[in-house]
Parts: sequence; structure tokens; C-alpha cells
Amino acid sequence: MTESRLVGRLGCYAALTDAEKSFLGRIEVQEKPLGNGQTVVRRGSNAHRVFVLKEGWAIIRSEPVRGRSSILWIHLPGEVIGLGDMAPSAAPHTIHMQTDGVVCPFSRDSLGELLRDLPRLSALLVGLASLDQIAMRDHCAALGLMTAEDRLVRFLLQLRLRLALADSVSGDRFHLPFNQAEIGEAVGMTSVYVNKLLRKLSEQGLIRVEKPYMRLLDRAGLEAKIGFVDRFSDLDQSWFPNPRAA
Amino acid sequence: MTESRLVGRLGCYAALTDAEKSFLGRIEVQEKPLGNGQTVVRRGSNAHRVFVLKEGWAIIRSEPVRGRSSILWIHLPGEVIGLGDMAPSAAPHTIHMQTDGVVCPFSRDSLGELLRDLPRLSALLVGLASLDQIAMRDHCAALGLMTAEDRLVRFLLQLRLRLALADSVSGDRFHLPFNQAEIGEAVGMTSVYVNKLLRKLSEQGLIRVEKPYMRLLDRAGLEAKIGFVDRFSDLDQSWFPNPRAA
DNA sequence: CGCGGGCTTGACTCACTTCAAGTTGTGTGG
DNA sequence: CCACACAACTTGAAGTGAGTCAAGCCCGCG
Repeated sequence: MTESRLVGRLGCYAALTDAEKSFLGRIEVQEKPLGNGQTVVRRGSNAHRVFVLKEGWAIIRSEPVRGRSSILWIHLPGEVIGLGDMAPSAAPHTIHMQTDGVVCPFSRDSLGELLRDLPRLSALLVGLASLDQIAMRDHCAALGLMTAEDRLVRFLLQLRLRLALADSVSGDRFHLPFNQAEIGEAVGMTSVYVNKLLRKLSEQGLIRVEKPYMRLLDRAGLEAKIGFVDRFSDLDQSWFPNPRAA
Repeated sequence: MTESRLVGRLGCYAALTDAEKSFLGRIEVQEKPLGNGQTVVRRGSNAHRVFVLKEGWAIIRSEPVRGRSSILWIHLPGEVIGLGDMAPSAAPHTIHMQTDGVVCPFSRDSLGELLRDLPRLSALLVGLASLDQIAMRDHCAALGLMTAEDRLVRFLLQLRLRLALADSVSGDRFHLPFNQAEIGEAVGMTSVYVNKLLRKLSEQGLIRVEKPYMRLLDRAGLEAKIGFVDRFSDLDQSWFPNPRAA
């Protein structure tokens, strides 16, 4: 059996013990294929299950306000869906597949076991949740302060970075399974304006749209333009507890 | 010695064991008074310390973009500062005191011990961090979708709710230690517009400004107007591990 | 071949910003 | 007790970034 993306991703940060690998294996046993657009979690439903997103992309979308909603978070393959939403008994947001994919549902009780038995792996997941939290804060700052154009550029750079860290991309061309209306939902503007800005950036030679891909022709320039900072690579583990002996 | 606000707050959710109380007591031993405006954490500094905010309010502010910055989070007394920012080795944001107060610094290593020795308390803190995450998502949705007026109302309702949950407020009047420019930073608009909207809401009899307090004259009406949802009260503990025997 | 979703483009509108000029309140030193 | 400095608040007028509306285009697909 090939190693799961989740194990691969966590393994980047620390050499996992057998007990830790075994736990991760157990939560990925049940596979459930889902098609593009299908619901993973419905808002208000009982949140006793969490998911590993084994294949495909998933998105968290807000409730609509005056007919529009926004994309609050994008889950990439190999991530755990619902880590940040598991506190309430009712799911706070609806989560849909954005592409075809496979999810592995497991019970939230497993997370209790995780905290009880595998403190080091718990710390790793807490750390990753913290990085997501920081990313959300950056997004809030972007929505409050940046122009639409800079927000759009930030969105592209951030997505490329996350894909690169997940090893799904190496150069400056990456998969972007969103239409312009959805990009607008993710960066807080209308599809009409997304179109005008994508066009403008293309004319300036900064990007190239190669549906369903996106190519950044001058990534360093774009990063400098908006003061982009990589928030995902710095995960300090010095405070983690030692993995418990088997 | 009177019970700390942190213990009181966590105790609302679960009866704490002696070992858990003892841990919380240990991280609150060192007290450091700080005046309004003083820095708790400087962006980029080594993030090996975390803080309990024993008294006073603290705010996380973004880096300025084109001369403006925004307030990303408000910490109320009894909260842990830095739980969401502890993953990176360098502090991602600057945190200042917004009022006079007292913080209790402790080493991040203590969190490692916490995860190793007190799984149930760890789960509780993970749950609270998850609620904060959900609040950030809501804030993003608000910034992307709501009008300035609705964002302002949401800000007031949210703050009142959090103060009420912390037992610092019972009715519809609460402490608001922000000037109009700072309110603007928190809700993503200029101080000029904050002023016009506060004035408008006052004329409509919805709020009353009683510096440094704010009174909501028709909370139910305001909540209905913006579809306000309490995201802080629902914390499911069914999946928590049992506290370890002493 | 025709339907429909997604993209493109221009004209118009408006929520919010910017700029600028007060007013009010308040702490402080003389 | 006054004066005067200074920050916060207030108000109006003018400007603009982005939204809205509407029409047309492209193109894959049944």
C-alpha cells in the first residue's frame, strides 16, 4: 500500500513513530468517494464525525448574506477536514467538494484517544491548526486593508504555496479548479471584477490563465508587490512532548 | 487567594480535577503588570512564551498596509494570549495592551507538559481554540459580505456576548475601551464612517454611546437585523478523553 | 444545431473614502 | 482659575474603487 498523503505531510515535520502511523492508518480505513459539488458536512448537522480528505479539494462556504456567500477556507488533499470546526456539537459551516475526491470519515472520539495516547502527534495537529488560524487572520487583514487587485494576487500566491508545500506543484503553474465567480467568493469581490483584474494582470504579463491551471509569470514580483509572507513553513516543535514509548 | 479568571472560565465547561487546577495555577504564578499601549508580544520576536491575560484587554493588530492596519483579535481578561499563534518560532503578530492590565508569562514548554499529562484539559483548550477559529471565519464572512453598518453592529453584539460569557457584563451595557478610529480598525472602515454610523444608530434609538461604555437599546432587534448567531456557547465535550487519575 | 454556463465588456451607480474644517472635551502648567 | 495644547469627535463636500446591470460572445455538450 502506498503511503497516505496525510502521513506524508505530517512526516515532513517529524519522523512518526509506529504508534503514530498506526493511528493515522486507522482513521483512514473507511473510504468514501464524493463527486464535485457533493456535500461533506451540512451546516447544523451533528458534528460527531471528522474527515481526512484523501483526494480532491473541498471548500468551506459561509451562509449567504443578501444573496452572496463567500468561500472561507479551501481544503487540499491530505488535510484533515473539520479539525477547526469540531468544538460545537452542530457543524458551524457547510463543506462541499470542489472537485471529485475521496474522504475518510472517522469518529471525533478518535481525537479524544489521540489526545490521551499520542501527545506528540496531538501537538503536531495543534500546531497545524494554529498555522491555519494565522492564515485566517492574514485573510481578515487582507479583506480589511488590501485593494481587490492585491487580494486576488495574494489568493493566487497563497494557493500556489500551499500546493507546493503539499508537493502537488513545483514550478509556478498550478491547478485552480474555480471559475471566476468562485474566485470572487474566495477573495471578496464580484465575478465581473475578478474578470477585469485577471485580464489586467495578464496584459501586464504577470500571470497567464491556462484553464484549469494558472501560471505565475513573475512570482517574485507579485510577492514583492503585496508583501507576501510564507506563514506555513515555520512550525516550531521545540516545545512538543516526546512521543510516548510504545 | 481568590480563584483566577482563567480557572473560573474553564471551570464553566467542566469540573476541573486537582491536577488540572494545579497546572493552571502554575502557569499563573509570575505576574507582570502592563500599561495601556505597552507591547505584550512583538512581531518576529521569539515566541517561546505564552501569556495568561489576568487583567485588562489586549489586541492583536496586523502590520500596516498603505498606512492602515487592522485589529485582528481582541483578548479579554482570563484568556490565554498566544494559543493560536504558538506554532511558528517567530511571533506572527504584534500584541499590545488596550487597557492597563496584568499578564502572566509562562514557557511554551508547559503546553507540551499539558498535552503529555492532562489530555482532558488539552482537549478543552483545543476546543476553545476551535471556537476562536470559527469566530475568525465569521469575521471573514462579515468583511466580505456585510455592509459597513451591519459589520459595526456585529462587532458590538459579538463583544457584548463575549463579555457576558466571561461574566463581566449582565445587561446590555458594556465596557468599550476603543476610540472610533480603533473601532474602525476592528471592523474594516475609516473612523469618519464609524462616526456617521454610530450617530445614525443612536438617532434610530438602537444604541447609546456612554463613553467608555456602550449600551444596546434593542439587542434583539439588532441581532435579528444582522442574523447574529452565538458561536461561543456550544462546546461539545462528548469526545473528550477522561481526566487521568491523579 | 441550439442550449447553457462561463467569460467579456461597457455604462452607470453608490457605499465608502478622502480631504478639510470645525467643535468639544480634558489634562496640564502657569 | 484660566489658557492653551492636543486628542477625539463631528460634519460636509468631493472623489473613487468596486458593484450592478445588461448585452454579447465563446464553446463544449446533448
